[in-house]
Amino acid sequence: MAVKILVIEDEAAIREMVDMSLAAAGFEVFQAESGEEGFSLLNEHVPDLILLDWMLPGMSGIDFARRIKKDPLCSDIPVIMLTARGEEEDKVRGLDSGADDFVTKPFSPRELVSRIKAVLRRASPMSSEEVVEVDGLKLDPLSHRVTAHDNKVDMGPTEFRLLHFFMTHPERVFTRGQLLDNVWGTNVYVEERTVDVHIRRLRKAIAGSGHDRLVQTVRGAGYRFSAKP
Amino acid sequence: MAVKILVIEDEAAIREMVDMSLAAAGFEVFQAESGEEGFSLLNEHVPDLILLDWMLPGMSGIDFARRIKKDPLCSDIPVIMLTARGEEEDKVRGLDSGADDFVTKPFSPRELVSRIKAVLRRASPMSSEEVVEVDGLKLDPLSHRVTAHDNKVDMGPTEFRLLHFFMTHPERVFTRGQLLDNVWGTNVYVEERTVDVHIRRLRKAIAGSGHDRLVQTVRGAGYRFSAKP
DNA sequence: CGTCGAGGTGACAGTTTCGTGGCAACTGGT
DNA sequence: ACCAGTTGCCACGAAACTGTCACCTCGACG
Repeated sequence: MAVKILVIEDEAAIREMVDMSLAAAGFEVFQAESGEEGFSLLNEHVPDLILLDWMLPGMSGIDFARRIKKDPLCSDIPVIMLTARGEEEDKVRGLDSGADDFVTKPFSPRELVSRIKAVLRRASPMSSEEVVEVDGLKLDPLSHRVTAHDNKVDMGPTEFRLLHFFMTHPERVFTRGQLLDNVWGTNVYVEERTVDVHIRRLRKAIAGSGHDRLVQTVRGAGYRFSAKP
Repeated sequence: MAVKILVIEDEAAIREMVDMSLAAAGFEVFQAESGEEGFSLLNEHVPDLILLDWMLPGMSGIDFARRIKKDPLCSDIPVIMLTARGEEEDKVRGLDSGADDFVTKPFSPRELVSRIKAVLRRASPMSSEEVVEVDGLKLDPLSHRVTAHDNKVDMGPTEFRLLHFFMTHPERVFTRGQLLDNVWGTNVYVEERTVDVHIRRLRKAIAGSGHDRLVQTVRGAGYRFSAKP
């Protein structure tokens, strides 16, 4: 799942340089020369981040950022502004417009990539933080730990997410497809039988303390997490 | 390391004014417009103090404070409530909100800063000055020393800050990004893998006295400091 | 009892993640 | 200028994790 970045910059030289750097860093880049072109691209691909030049012909970067933030579909997309000079006033005005960070030209490819990563990791927080407990089996998302009557239980990341999903949705049958959507994520193609394998691994992980039987097979339908037999 | 303050306030004008004042006083400020945003910020930056508006869209300031105080990991963070002058003030003070202080709007920046410093002095032996000890490993922020069963432990400044952050927030997983934000600083752009290197150096430093195993790897998530295996 | 489909199980190879040593750049003191 | 300590980054290898497959077991049903 490649991270998509929309670059809006009118100078071809800079645009190419940025394109190269980001592509080399593993990002998927979409280029636009103007705000208008940026908007039409926005309709085709929703990017994970927008790199926006401060000075643009026609619609300025500020205008573009303001319009972005108004659109509920795009308002969560972080914006990094490219400015020519580190003018303090410009920065303040930019901040009001909703930009998440500023990079002043000239900049090194390394710095640009680094700051993009920094903005991206701030934009995506982690999931819920409530401790879940069923029948002595405790799962703590904050410490990312599972204990069975205070004994540590080891499992892989996928098993952890699977168990977390089960424990927050107990007593309910899920098909393999639903589990794939909720635990693996949409837009990923994985064989449904793979769910069986991870169910097996999860069962083995929590088996030690009589906590098997918690993950139940519903023949012909899917799986269920329940304390009742 | 700079004192971090989380400001939760929906009015942009007040938020900016507070931001300016606190930044001028040497604090590191994080802004949030709503309780929800505040919580997600809380996940990334653990602040030393929270400045909380009483009237918030959605989750009210009271709700937010209560939820904070319920979380054992955040319950030690002092909270200052911002209230409008008038009829609300008395009600708020009467409620069991868990706030450490109240500041009524309108207020002067000078007053706000001095109240913040007062609360920090009063409530912060936990946060930055007190000696922390876990399992015979003692860290003294004032004398900048770490001892393991009275034997001095040597490490670099970055390892010291990393260990201090870990010891004041044990039993919780932090992603590399969160560690970068909280130990290195928000406006620093460093590769996430660099965290691994300093984790290694920290482990090597405290390894001598059986105090490895304290810094634990959580595969796919980040690192955790815990006395439990 | 035999058949058949659904689910369980163990193994395996590709991929991802993490640990580790080394190195160049930088800093502050002499 | 030199030296010692620190820092960030890279490259390599080890270890863990993942998705699939082939094969086995189980249960329902005629």
